[in-house]
Amino acid sequence: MRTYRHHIAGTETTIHAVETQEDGQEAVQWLKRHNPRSLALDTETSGLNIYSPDHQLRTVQFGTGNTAWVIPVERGPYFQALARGVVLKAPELVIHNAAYDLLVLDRHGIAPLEELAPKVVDTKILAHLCDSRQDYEGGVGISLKPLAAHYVDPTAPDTQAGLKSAFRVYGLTEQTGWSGIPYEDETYQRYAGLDVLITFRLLPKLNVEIHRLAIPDRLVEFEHRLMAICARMQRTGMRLDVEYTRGLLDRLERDAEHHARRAARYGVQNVNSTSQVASALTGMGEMLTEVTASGSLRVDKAVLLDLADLDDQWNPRASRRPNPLADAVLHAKRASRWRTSYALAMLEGRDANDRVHPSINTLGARTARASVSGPPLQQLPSRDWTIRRAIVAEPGRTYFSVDQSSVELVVLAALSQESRMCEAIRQGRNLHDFTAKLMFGEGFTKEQRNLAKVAGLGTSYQGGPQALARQTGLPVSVMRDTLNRYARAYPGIKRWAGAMQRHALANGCEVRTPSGRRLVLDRDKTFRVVAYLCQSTARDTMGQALIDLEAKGLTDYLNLWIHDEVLGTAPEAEAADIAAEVAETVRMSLFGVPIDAEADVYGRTWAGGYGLPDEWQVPDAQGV
DNA sequence: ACTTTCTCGTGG
DNA sequence: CATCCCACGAGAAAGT
Repeated sequence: MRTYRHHIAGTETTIHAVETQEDGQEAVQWLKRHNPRSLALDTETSGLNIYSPDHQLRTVQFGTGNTAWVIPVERGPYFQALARGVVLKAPELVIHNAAYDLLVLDRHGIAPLEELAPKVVDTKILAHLCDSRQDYEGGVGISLKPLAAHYVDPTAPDTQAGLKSAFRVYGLTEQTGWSGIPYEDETYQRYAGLDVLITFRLLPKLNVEIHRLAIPDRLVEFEHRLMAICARMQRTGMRLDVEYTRGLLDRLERDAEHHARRAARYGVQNVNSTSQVASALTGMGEMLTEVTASGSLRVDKAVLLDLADLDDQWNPRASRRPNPLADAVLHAKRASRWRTSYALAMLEGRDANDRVHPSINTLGARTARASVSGPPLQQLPSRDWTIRRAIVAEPGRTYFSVDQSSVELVVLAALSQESRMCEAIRQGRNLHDFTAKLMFGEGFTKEQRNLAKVAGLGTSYQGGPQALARQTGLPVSVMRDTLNRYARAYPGIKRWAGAMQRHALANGCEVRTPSGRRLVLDRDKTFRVVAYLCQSTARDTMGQALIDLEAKGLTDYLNLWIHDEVLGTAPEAEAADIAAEVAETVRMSLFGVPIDAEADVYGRTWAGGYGLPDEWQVPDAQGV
């Protein structure tokens, strides 16, 4: 056994790296002797994609604030059984970012997620509830390193960074190091143990902070349940139609090459080079007026669509002579991006059974909105069915979706208690129609209805005429008029927004959401209070729905959480009923304002909800 | 050669 | 006085 000493916050700690079965017995004896009520837990693995076919669990570490034990689970059944005994018997497990380690232990047969989740305290959740800002946003941060530096010991080493330099000694990179570094390496063993010691010591500090800030216990409980529910969704994953996705990859590649050749005729060798595109366009006589934050000429989609004479749906506008280079760059970039970010990412991320397991970070954003990565399935193109067609249901099953209706606007109404808006929603009126009538009178046009919609979302984000004009492609004067009309239609919103901003300033730039969540504002951006409160509260309503769905046994049908939407699969015969039941559970009332939800049954593929043509339907033989 | 920053595009 | 919010991730360019 290798034993290391390490000073943390002025006290000496011990890290034991178990190497033999006799060492393992010492760990067991230590547990019997100390019988700790609570154990911190961590794992080291071969990589972050838990479900990739070659993923391996290397070590399981546990311990208290003074003693850590590193178990080399990769060394066989004895050590696996040892780890299993420890995690199953511990009354409480303290883990930083528990969803990851719980799924690792579950995937590698150490202990089921369902068994461990109820006794987990996740320090990442506690940290987010204390201060949801990242370190680079002016907060403490959410990952272990900045939290350790702030709460435990400013001199605590960055274990991730330290390991990366250890990798180099073996000629390994950041990609290969996690699987390739030998267990015997001192840095590896030390750092594995150190994270346990730090996590254990972090817990009481965060608990003091939770109490000091009066974060409600029920919110802590709520987030832990949500974490476990989403970890189950990650474990379930979603099935990939590999044959279709390979074909898609080829089509996108050909498409990208074709348009890249078009661009090359105008001297652009690399369509992704903004400077090349900008200088070629300038050389063609185009006047580029917009600049980026650092002063270079902006050649983003909005600029290029304008030059290519296309509207934001890529339809011809007939307002000028289309620039062929702008058109080629738009098409080439889109095809190559869709190829790598979506088609390739899904193919490379799949498991041995052709399923992808996107990771759901339940507290991904500063507002507590969830984020999804690996692959980023929250962000698949939605105006076009081609990417979503890659995701298919198991044979005999069908995709369904339930989404909240205009939830951010409904939340805006509920929080501001804007009387006309609340009343319209209570009466079940179509909110955009109702708003358009208030803004433009009885005979409003389709365009004016769209303006009402844009103004609503713009207002909840606190957007100005410039920003909305850029987003819609309409003149600034039109957007100014639109926002004025919206403000007159709903005077209660501006009143509430002003009050919230003053309230935040008087309270050290922080506000609380109805769930008791603390949101900290940047001093020079207090106007964001409206967006934060709406976004965060909307998120919490869906979070509550997920917990209610869990109580009804319905989360087993769910695959993904996409902000105001949940996506699931169910046997064909029951899908409509299950989707309706999910929708009924998602419906709720917020301060007397109803949040409605709508259920949709998509069919054999996710693309069923996005205009999938018949000829691309999943054949019946698929996967049988 | 490696890391960080910038720019861009996708979603809600 | 007026302000577009929150993410993930690819690829180029700048920095070390």
